[in-house]
Amino acid sequence: MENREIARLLSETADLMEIAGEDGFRIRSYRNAASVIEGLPERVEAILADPARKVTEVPGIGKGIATALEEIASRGSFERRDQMLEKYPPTALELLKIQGLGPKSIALIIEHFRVTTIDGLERLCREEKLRTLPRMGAKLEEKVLRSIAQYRRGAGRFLLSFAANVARELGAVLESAAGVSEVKPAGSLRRGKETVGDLDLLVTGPEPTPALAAFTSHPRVQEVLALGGNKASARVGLEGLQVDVRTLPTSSFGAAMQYFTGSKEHNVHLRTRAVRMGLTLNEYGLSRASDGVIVASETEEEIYRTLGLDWIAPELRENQGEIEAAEQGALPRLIERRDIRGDLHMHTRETDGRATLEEMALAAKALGYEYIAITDHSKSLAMANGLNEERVVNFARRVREMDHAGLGIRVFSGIECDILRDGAMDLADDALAELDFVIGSVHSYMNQESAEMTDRLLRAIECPHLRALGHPTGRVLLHREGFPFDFERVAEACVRRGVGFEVNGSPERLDLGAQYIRAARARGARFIVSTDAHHPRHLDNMGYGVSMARRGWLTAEDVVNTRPLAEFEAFLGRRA
DNA sequence: GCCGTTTTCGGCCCGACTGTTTTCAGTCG
Repeated sequence: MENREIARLLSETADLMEIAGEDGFRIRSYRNAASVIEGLPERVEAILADPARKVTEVPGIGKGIATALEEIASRGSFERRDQMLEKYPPTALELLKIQGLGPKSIALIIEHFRVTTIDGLERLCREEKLRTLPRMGAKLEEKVLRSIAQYRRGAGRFLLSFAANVARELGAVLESAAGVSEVKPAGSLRRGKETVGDLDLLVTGPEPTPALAAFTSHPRVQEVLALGGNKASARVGLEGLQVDVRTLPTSSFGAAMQYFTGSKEHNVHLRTRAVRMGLTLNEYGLSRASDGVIVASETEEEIYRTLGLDWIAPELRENQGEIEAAEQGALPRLIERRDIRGDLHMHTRETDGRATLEEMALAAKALGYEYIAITDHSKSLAMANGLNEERVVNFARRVREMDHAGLGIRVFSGIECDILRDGAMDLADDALAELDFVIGSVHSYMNQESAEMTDRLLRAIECPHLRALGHPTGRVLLHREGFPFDFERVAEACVRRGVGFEVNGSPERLDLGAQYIRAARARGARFIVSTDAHHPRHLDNMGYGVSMARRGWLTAEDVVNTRPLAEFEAFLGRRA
């Protein structure tokens, strides 16, 4: 079983335990273990199978969870989960997704009405029965009905790029309010997470409170969820993205940025550390437990420093080893947007892009790049008018001519060549040999079994012209899971053959994801970060790719397209 | 259930807002 699946079993069990009213600290242990396992660069089953290893060496996993993991490995479930499922059906988990209802209320509803489904809950609200329970009233019924509608719209999460745009728009509104000096996004947007559940905006200034009303009365606001003296929440736009705005004094802005950037797991770990040091940490600052005197609050750096840690980049704050690394001064020097010297994946009008070769090259030059590769599609993508062998030869010649015309940016001829169903490349070897840079991508038969897909990729990696695997898992965020394959074997083959993994910066892909990047890096893989642009303005998506690379702990050294032109050419010339 | 340079027992992160209350529990982040 994959780590993600194991993590899901643990975390669902924690949810059910919460409904059952079990000890909160025990529940937290299960949640923590789930999060640790999800972020583990190697498979839990591999650790369990190795007699020289102990799964309890993983921080957050003790004897109890180790027993559960062994049970999961042998039979796919574990005792406490089975007990919980005897008590509550799995549909009860869905009820936790309804905003306004927590575990206590859900337990009460199940106990009183034997209702365990969303449909049943909706009926209770419509028939005005929810209000017969203690501490529940008409307003809650209305709120639950709205939440159910929101849930059914499937509007749970949003693309990072979407949230970034809303943040820009509302940030400008807040910033123009009197008494406001600064507005900054925090939360998962600041961490660069590929999808975000809600948007957190922090506001500071001499008199920031009136900005909250300016926000909730903005025409884009559909529904005000809360409005107080320090915070306001609302659903924004037809999509219903929840936006939380917090106001804070300038003196505690650093503490607030730290606090609201999260992740929750990172903060819990940090606050536990603070308590051990006789300190307490909240959104207003780090203070001494003994007398409440604030010892750090203005900047994040001083808060981390006072806790004995190097400053941790937001992209790493997932409680996946970054705090330990910061303690030992062992955090990686993460890649930055300005390290990128070229974009290696883009399309033009030759296939399904919107601009010409020259337009793409000039747009890339305007971004300050030293070089690019134009990588249009290959022939099996007929819908995109993919290039056949004959057109490839002609295309390579045209790129060479253009390159010699003195554009002021080096342009390499490339291709995003389809990896066919059986792992063969879509173009003949001698055509691929004409090109400077070959990316291989899967665009078809993505429902193959894991073993079949693994063989397919392994065969493609043996192609002597292949330089990188494009969008390696094929995921489309919020739309399609990545296809299954044995990632470790593929990563090992890529390392052996000198084939890089793409970190695709297209906002709807962001593929590879952080966990795979870390797993591949641990095996010594190289990477390219590129945009897959189909229009000159898509070249701006590089920042999203870099965020994802940072979430995967990559340094500039790990990424081929940070190399100066001469070194990059050496990489192209190399044959594994 | 996990963890330990004060601890193998006894801790375990913190604050704002809402609704239904008649002083606060539940939810959320």
